[in-house]
Amino acid sequence: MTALAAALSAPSVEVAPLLLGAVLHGRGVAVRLTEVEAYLGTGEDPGSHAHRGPTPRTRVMFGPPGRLYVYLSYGMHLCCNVVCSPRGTASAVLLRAGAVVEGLELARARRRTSTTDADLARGPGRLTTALGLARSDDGADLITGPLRLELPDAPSLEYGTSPRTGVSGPGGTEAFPYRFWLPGDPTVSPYRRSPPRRRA
DNA sequence: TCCCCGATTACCT
DNA sequence: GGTAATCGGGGAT
Repeated sequence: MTALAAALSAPSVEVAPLLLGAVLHGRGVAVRLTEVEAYLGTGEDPGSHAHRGPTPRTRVMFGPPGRLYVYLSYGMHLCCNVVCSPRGTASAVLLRAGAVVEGLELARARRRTSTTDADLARGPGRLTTALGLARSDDGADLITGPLRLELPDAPSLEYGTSPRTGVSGPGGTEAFPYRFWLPGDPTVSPYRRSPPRRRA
């Protein structure tokens, strides 16, 4: 097993801070991760897609670590996660934001609406778009490539934590402080409390 | 089958 | 700062 595969075999809450500063190589664009969120498995995390057990959509989360879990959000955006923990246990790290470190021109072309380079991969949907990922990349193996993940030489010593963005209900509270980010980085997406649940 | 609503973004004021 | 856009998952019927 590679060092990367071993590192990703831990639960996502342990892996998430290690991914800060890691570089994800997508299609012609690479992003240095600055903000991530951890999600746990069945029965332990009400904010997780895997909370109620495996479904066709979430099957990758229950597979081996080091795979990419890609899903459609709000009918219009793709979000991507790095699957953690051994096969049979669902946990994953949602990649929320990063800085483009390779393929700047290609990232700009993919993200025409961005006004600054810091906005190119600021937000999970934007990050996925900048990298050129597609739904067909769901399940892609980040250890054998061509999409691949590079951990930093040394883990970040300082990072912020907070409740997760955009998670409504109990999963979005202080009980789950599973959002991790690099302090002061301009590419960290704006913190947005989960929207109040609409009443009937 | 039906139907609500989400791990969001972009554009408007 | 407010909100329209947009569609598939999965619990409910």
